[in-house]
Amino acid sequence: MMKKTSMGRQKIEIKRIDREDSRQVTFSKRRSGLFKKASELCTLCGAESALIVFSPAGKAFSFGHPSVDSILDRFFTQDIPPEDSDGVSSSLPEGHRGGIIYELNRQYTEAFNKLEAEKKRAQMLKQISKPNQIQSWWEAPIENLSLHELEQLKLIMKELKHSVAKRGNELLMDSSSQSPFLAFNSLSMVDPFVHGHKPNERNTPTFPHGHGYSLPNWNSSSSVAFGLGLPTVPHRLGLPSTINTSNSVSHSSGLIGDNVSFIPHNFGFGHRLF
DNA sequence: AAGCACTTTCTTAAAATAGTGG
DNA sequence: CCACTATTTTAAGAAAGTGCTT
Repeated sequence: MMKKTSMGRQKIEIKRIDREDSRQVTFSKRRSGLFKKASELCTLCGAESALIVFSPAGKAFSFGHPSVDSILDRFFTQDIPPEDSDGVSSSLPEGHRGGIIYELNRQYTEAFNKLEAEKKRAQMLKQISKPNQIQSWWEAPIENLSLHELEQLKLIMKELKHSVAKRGNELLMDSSSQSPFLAFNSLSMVDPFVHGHKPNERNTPTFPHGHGYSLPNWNSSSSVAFGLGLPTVPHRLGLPSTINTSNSVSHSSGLIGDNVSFIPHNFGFGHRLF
């Protein structure tokens, strides 16, 4: 096998990397290095730390020891002194101001999620109200059919007529014992031909995969920086109330090489306003 | 299938860190 | 605390791989 040749590690200027692919690779490597260092700091000094990093593409990664949640809680939920008239005290220490910012973020997230849900709903309604693209079979033009095909169609229609009449009678007999009005209603409402409903069509709604808190097979040597993948509870930062597949968050807590746990959740909306 | 975002592997030199002495 | 050295770790560059989305 050919040996790879490399110039080895070269000194680079600390500025934004021009090449996009190099930038991506550097991000991946440096992020893992950063998380590793944070983990070492925790181990060596007994410190608690949390790191949240957004990739150039907007994907979020986090590290926290003992957990991102506990660190954020500790940082944000300190005693908040009375606010100034404008709502935000300029003399607030960082942690307290962070608490207000956190609350604003939460409200923003909530509003954003509502907006997204409404957008999805609107799209769905539009889809439903769209006139049927596919013509009902009996409305299809018969001009192009051959004599043989026309004879077959006639036969099918005869049989269909017979079955419809038979089923109609059955339903009428059934329901007339309860209520004659109900019988009429059910017959006209459940007509499958009216809506072009296929009998084998699934009625259950389908969702785009990847939302929610699914825990895919998490391979320790793949995707996220460090090994030992033990799933944990997803942290609050990304909790969406709506489906969103455009963003994802990878979350790790614990110590690298020690008791690391990851959550490669695909739930979206890890953004923060500030 | 193609494209994209991201990860991993390999080689190697730069950089960080630990240890020691003044 | 600083300087020096030895050792270890990190990360650039190149290329290939993985997994997800469109």
